[in-house]
Amino acid sequence: MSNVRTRFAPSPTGYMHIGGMRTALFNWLWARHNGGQFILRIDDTDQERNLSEALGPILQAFKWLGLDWDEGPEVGGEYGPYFQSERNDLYRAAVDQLLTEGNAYRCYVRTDEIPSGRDEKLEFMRQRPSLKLSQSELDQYEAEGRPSVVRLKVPHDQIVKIEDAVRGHVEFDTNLMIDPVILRANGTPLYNLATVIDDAQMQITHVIRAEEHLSNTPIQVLIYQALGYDLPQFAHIPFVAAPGGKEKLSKRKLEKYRKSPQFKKMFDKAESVFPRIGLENAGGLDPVMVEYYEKIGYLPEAILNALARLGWSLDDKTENMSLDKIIENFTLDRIVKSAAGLDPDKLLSFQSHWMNQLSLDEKVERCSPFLENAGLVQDASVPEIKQRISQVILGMEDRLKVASDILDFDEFFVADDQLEYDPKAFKKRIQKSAEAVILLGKLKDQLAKADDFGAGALDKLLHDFVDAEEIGMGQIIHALRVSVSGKGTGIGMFDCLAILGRASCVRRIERAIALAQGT
RNA sequence: GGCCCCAUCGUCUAGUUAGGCCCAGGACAUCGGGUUUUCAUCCCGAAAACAGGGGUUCAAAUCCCCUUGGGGUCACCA
Repeated sequence: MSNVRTRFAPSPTGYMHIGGMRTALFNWLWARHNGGQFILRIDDTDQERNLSEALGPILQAFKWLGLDWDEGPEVGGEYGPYFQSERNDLYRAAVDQLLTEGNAYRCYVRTDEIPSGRDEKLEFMRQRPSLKLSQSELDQYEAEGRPSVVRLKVPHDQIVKIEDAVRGHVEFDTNLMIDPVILRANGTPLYNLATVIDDAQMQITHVIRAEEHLSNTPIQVLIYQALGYDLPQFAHIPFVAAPGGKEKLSKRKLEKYRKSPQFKKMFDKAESVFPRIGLENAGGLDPVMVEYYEKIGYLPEAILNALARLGWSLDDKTENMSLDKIIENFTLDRIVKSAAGLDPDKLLSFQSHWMNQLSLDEKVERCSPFLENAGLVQDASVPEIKQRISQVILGMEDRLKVASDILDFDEFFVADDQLEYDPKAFKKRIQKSAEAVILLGKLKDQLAKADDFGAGALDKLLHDFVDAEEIGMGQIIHALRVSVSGKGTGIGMFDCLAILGRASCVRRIERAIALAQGT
């Protein structure tokens, strides 16, 4: 394949859609696989909003995931400009060409003149009333400044055939098509025109986009042909569906997703994490946005891996793949045809895999900002604090999946007298058992005078204690865990004690006993 | 509704282009057992699918037709 050029053309909406990201990724992968170029072009034809504000998060998503672009905003390129709003001359020139060559015409029909029924509308528009206007009528319209749009003259009795890289052969009957508007009355181009001009002028070889674009592809093909351009290779990939369904993942259905069992845990996570790191209202973030995953502590490797596996596979068994491995193996013919639902569980499992590939220092680096933003540590770079974070992460082992999971282990970062006890665990393990309180008291005394407070020594101390008291480990360890950590579950008991240190353990046990006795 | 697309375990998928190697393989989730005298892991195991009906063929998940189901799209949006 010689010099492959692909592109992704987002419109600046203020956020990057996770499904759009997958489409962008496929384009990027195909370009990289072939040593070609990936172009970012901004479809900003309706310039309502503040562009930099609306574009920022989109570029940020690409940067976060490490998907670089060879041409586009910030980097320029020889086929620019890369903002559609700056390319009007190109569109006008193309429209003029279509007009003079008779492949398009000015249409003066007002929208209120078009019949409403589908068949009636098609029949009416196929007559092309504006082409039947006499010269004097035309002159009159011009004179009175009657608004007009430019429509593409769709040839009748023709079958438009498309050879799609993932769909195969698809055809459309032009007799069912209404001449599409390509230039608005205000002189700005419509998507179908702009995208063709841009793709052709930018020498795009492969148009890889979501399948919802399949139905306006025939219009584009007709424009390509009318303008004498070569057709690019089309590849209509399935869209990303909402978890547990086949419906296109959409920002408009957020409320529905909130109630979906598959989706719920992602919203729950947002609710538990975002407020703690100072993002009010979850920072306006939701799982449809790429930014959600960044802010909650997912790894780019995991998102990329999950997105790549959504609608594409290497073979019958490979699941975990680095970006390099994906680039090496990515081909269009292995793209799946049907829509695939985003699976939060599977995503989390990819995340877990990639988190485990990180060194301890890297994990510390990922988790520290969460502790700082939650106010649990002042400055994570202070050696003693960094040391403690490292120890906790080490103790967390596979419990650390998403970087923000560190917040679930805040017992290692709060002052002893600030430790909150989970009421349920406290009641079950300590309050309800008079024996537990007595045992805790005895154990505390032993801990207070232990020579060695390392995990290994504590392990032995506990076992000796249990033997001496002639009880089972289960009779003390749960009470101990709750009293020092406030929780019923957590990292390994001995690591937990060792990390907290003798003074904290003793104080916390004393406090728990006092609380249990109601003093 | 018209047009178009899609259809393998609950989910993501392999297998479909070149029919037999598939009474269908992997992963996630689920369930059971073992390890861990705590928690999480880990290990082992189980359950779980070719939407239905017709063809073609010695042979069909794979090819053809029909039905059903799901989805997308029908703008002077992109």
